[in-house]
Amino acid sequence: MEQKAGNVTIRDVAKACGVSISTVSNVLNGKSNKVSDEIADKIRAEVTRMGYRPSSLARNLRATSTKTIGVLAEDLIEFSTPPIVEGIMKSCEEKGYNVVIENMRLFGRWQREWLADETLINKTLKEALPKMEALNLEGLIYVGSHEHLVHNLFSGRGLPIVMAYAVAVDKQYPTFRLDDITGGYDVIKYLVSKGHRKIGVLAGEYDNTHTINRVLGIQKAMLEEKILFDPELVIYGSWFKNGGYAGMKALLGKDITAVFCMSDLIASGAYAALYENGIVPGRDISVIGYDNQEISSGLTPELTTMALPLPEIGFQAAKAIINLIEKPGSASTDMADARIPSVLIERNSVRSI
Amino acid sequence: MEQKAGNVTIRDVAKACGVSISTVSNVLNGKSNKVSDEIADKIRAEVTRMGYRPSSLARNLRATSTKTIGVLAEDLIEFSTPPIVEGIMKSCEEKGYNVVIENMRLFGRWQREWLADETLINKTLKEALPKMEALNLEGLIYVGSHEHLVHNLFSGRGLPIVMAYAVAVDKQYPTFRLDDITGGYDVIKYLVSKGHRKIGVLAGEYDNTHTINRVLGIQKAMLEEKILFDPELVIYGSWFKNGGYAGMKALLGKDITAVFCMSDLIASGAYAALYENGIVPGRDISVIGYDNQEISSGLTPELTTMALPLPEIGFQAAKAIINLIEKPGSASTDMADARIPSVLIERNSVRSI
DNA sequence: TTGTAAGCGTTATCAA
DNA sequence: TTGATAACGCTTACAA
Repeated sequence: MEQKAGNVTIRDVAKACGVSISTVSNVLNGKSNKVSDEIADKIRAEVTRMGYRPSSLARNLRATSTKTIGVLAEDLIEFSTPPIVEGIMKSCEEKGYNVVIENMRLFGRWQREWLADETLINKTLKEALPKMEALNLEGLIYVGSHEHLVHNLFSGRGLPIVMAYAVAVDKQYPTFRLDDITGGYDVIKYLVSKGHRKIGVLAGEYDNTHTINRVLGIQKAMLEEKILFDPELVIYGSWFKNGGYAGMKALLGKDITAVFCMSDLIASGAYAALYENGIVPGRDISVIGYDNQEISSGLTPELTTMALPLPEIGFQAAKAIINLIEKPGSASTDMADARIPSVLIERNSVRSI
Repeated sequence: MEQKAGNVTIRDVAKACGVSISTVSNVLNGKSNKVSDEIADKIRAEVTRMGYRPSSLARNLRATSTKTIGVLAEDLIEFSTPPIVEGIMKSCEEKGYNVVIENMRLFGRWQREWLADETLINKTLKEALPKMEALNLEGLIYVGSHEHLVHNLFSGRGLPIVMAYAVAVDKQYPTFRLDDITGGYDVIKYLVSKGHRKIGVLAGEYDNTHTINRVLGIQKAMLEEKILFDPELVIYGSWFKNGGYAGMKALLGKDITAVFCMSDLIASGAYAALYENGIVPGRDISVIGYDNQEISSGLTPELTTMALPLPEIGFQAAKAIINLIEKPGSASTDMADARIPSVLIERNSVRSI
């Protein structure tokens, strides 16, 4: 295994084969129809023997097509992000695209402060976007940490952009996000199918898009089922355990038979409040969650919940950006705003009555 | 805001200022002592006005120092990985280093199969490592998804490597990982301080490094406390809920007052088994977990557990690689095998007796 | 079918 | 203090 110290370059391979570097380049780029089989084979053999690998730096600097797409993530640490990235990478691998990940660390830098203060995300974006543009990408997927409006996301270089989980203002770009309306709808339909008609709701923050849309879905389903929508039965709060705990307490004594918690964390708080009052979830009252985070199967009884289609969002977003890259003409038809439904995971926290 | 379509290059800036590109380059690279203040200011003004940003591709291709370190992650989807990456990026940002992330998707590609079949990880590594080397990195941090031995991790180009969470064979590289011995030790000491002396253990897989080391710590603490170590009281199983459930059932009737679960997931299974038998955790029996995953605060009662020092592992690994880069001489002193302790998070699942 | 040579956008050396 | 100019490792016309 002789191997030059440092990097073996295309020049070394050419020399070893006694050919010019363009010939090597042609073989490596699949243009071997321009090269005799004999030489092509020799070059390929030498490439593996010498352990040569093209410098992506040099290649991307020069080439017209870099076959590279960028993932700009608001924060990798948010539980929803890695599964989306997984879906993106899977799709890109299938299509022979390279992925580079940029992590803006919005939570890491400013905890939850950036959610309220838009200057923070703008500042970061103004750094991160040109940084990615300098990579000669062919397309960019923006991965939000939750559904919200993103401003100032604009490529001076005309880089195609696709949104995953979040939305750009004016919907300038194809968007792939949760179908929260159907999500809320499906939950109620399911609960009704189990005989429940007096249903409480432990929602997230009242002005949050996920909350608003799920409530819409709830109302739609209740209308269909001829159930009167009672605003007193929906409690808005936080997405976290404390919200569920406080909310469930507020719902106690309201004579509901089931409660729809808009996150698994909320459900965990609801469980706590219930147990504290000697009410056993899944037996005395039915509980359904949302997200299918690990916690849902960890609770006792295991929580029936809605699984977020995160990898699917990533997968479809990647397909869209690749389509945009390869057939730029189809841009208009691709100006999709795809809503991807969550799927029900039945466990043991809902019983028939 | 006049802005050239496409990329504005250093040449454009030079032209706009009526100077040569070398002068612009010098100003941009902090060598402004070689340039008159007047011109330097003008250049800086023009740079921001034109929205110029150096191409990292071209820069890294040419420059001797790229100020870039690579993160090679086994899988971003493993819960421990993003916090480690967060720690790395925080440290790198402070020191002015750039981070590029490569995700090998070991779980994404092969689920848990790669844990048993070493050829899979080797195959991936042989792809991913040269890919990263082609980026002209100055150093690499390998981020494992759990503690295990990594073979065939070797840079032909002499790239400095540091290990986070996992270990290279022969400990060729500085390593930053959990201090599991102290972890097991601390748990027992804590339980004893609460009056417990008959303690069960729900361990992970019996041949897993984390398991082995934590058991070592347990034994050390018990010895100190003059508690006889009873092997029958430690049940090996899986790291997941099912392991905890089965294990807890096996421990029932053994008259223990506390149980140490080696993961929060195991604890969730233990909770399930306990509730099923009318035993209330935190009241009738004390339970302590490990990992401080989100689930731990979601359980009822909230689980006392050990928080994994994940960001700290990343932070220290980054400091080490930067040190290795900037003072290559100190390599030998830096051949650390750092064990970073977990920290106890007291909640409501352990009571004094 | 193969080779020559001109870039890509930088940094670095050396002369002016 | 500034500016030519030669790399860096590759792709891609175009010529041979």
